[in-house]
Amino acid sequence: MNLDSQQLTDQILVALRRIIRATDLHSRSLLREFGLTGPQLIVLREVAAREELFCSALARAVAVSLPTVTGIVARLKARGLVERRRNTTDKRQMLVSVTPAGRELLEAAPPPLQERFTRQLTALQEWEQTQVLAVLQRIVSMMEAEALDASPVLTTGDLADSPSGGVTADLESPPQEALAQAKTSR
Amino acid sequence: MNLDSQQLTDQILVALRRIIRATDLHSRSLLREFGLTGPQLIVLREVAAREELFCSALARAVAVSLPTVTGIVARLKARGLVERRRNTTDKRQMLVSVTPAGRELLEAAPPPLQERFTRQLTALQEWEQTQVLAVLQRIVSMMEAEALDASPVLTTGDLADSPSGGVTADLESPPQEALAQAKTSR
DNA sequence: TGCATTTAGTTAGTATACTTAGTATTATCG
DNA sequence: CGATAATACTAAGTATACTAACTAAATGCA
Repeated sequence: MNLDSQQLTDQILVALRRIIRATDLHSRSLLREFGLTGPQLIVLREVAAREELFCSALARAVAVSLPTVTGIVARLKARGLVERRRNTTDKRQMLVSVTPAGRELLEAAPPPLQERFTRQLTALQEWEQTQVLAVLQRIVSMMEAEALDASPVLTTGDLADSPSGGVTADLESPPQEALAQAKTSR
Repeated sequence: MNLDSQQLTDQILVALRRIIRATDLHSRSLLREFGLTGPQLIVLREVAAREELFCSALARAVAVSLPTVTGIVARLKARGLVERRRNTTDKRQMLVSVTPAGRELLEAAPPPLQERFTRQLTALQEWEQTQVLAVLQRIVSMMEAEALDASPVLTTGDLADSPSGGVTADLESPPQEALAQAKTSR
C-alpha cells in the first residue's frame, strides 16, 4: 500500500491549493476584521521594521513583483499608513516609510498568519517546528530552482533580514541551495 | 541557538509566500508555453477524469469557490476545451464535460506542478515523500481549522476522489482531522 | 558632450479568487 | 396549491499578482 508518484503529486497539488486558498481566505478575514489584507499587513510590517526603504527592496523582501508593491503601497498610502518620497540623490527611486498612524495600527495588528495556526505551531515540539520549516524551505528550493533559467531578474534573493538567516534542517540535502543561488544571480 | 516563535512564524510566512509565488509564476509559464494556466489545467484534468460533473462539485474538487470555477470554465469553453449543458432533471445545475479537443490537449499536457519539482520529489526516499506530504497536510489542517467557525458553507470537503484517500503520516497528531471535520460540516 | 544602455517605478492588460448580491429553479410546508 | 425557503449558478466589485510596455533618471562609453 505505498503511493505511486501520480498519487503523491496529486495529493501534494491538492494540499498546496488548499494552503493557498486558506491563506487567501485568511487575508480576506483580516480585511474584514482589521482593515488590512494579508499582503498589505506584511508590507506595512516590513516598512515599519526598517526606517525607510526603496520599492524594489520592499518587493524583494516580501517576495512579490515591483508592480504588485506599487499597488499595495498605493493603497496603504491612500489610507495614510505610509508615506512616499523621492530619493534626493537618485530621483528614480521612491522611499517608503511608515506614518505614525501606520505604526499605531501595527501595534494592534493581529499576526499575519492564522492565529490558530500560529498557536498550534508554537505548541509543537521544537524538532517538529524545525521539521515543518525544513520541509517548506525544501519545497521552496525545489520550486524556485525551475524559475532560475527562465527569469534571471528579481529571483527574490535575501528575504526578511532576520538576524538568524535560515535554520539548519534535520533533513538530508540542505534546503538552502536555491536561496544561495538566488542570491548570487542578482 | 534555538528559534523563538517570532522567528519561526516569520520564516514560515516567508516560505509560504515564496511557495505561493512560485506556484503563480509556474502557472504563467504554463500559459506561455502550453496555453493554459495552472488552475485551468487542473480544472480541465478534473473534468476529464470524470464523465460530466456539476460546477459545484468541480469547485469542491479543485478547492476554489463557485464564482471562480465559473470564470475558469468560461475561459475553457471559449477555447472549445469543455462543454456546458443544463441538467435536464434539475435545470439549476450546469453539467461540464470535456470536448475531444480538450481531451487531446490533455494528452500533451505537462504536469500541473513544476516538472523539476515533480522529478525531485519522486526521487526522494519514500519516507521523505511521506514526510513532505504529511507536513503539508498538517499545515492544511491547522489552517483550515480557523475557517470552520466563520464560513459554514463550502468548506471544500471531499477533494479529488482518488482511490487511496489520505496517506497515513509518520507524525504524531493525524493531519486528517480538519478534512474529516470539513466533511461533516456540509 | 551625446547617445545607448541600464535601472527604478508606474501603467495597462489579464487571470485568479474572493465576497456580496442577484436570478432562476426546485423543494418545503402550511 | 401557493408563499417561502433553499439551492445552483451568474454578475459586480475589489485585491493580488503577474508580464509587457512605458517614462524618467542615471550610467557608460565613444
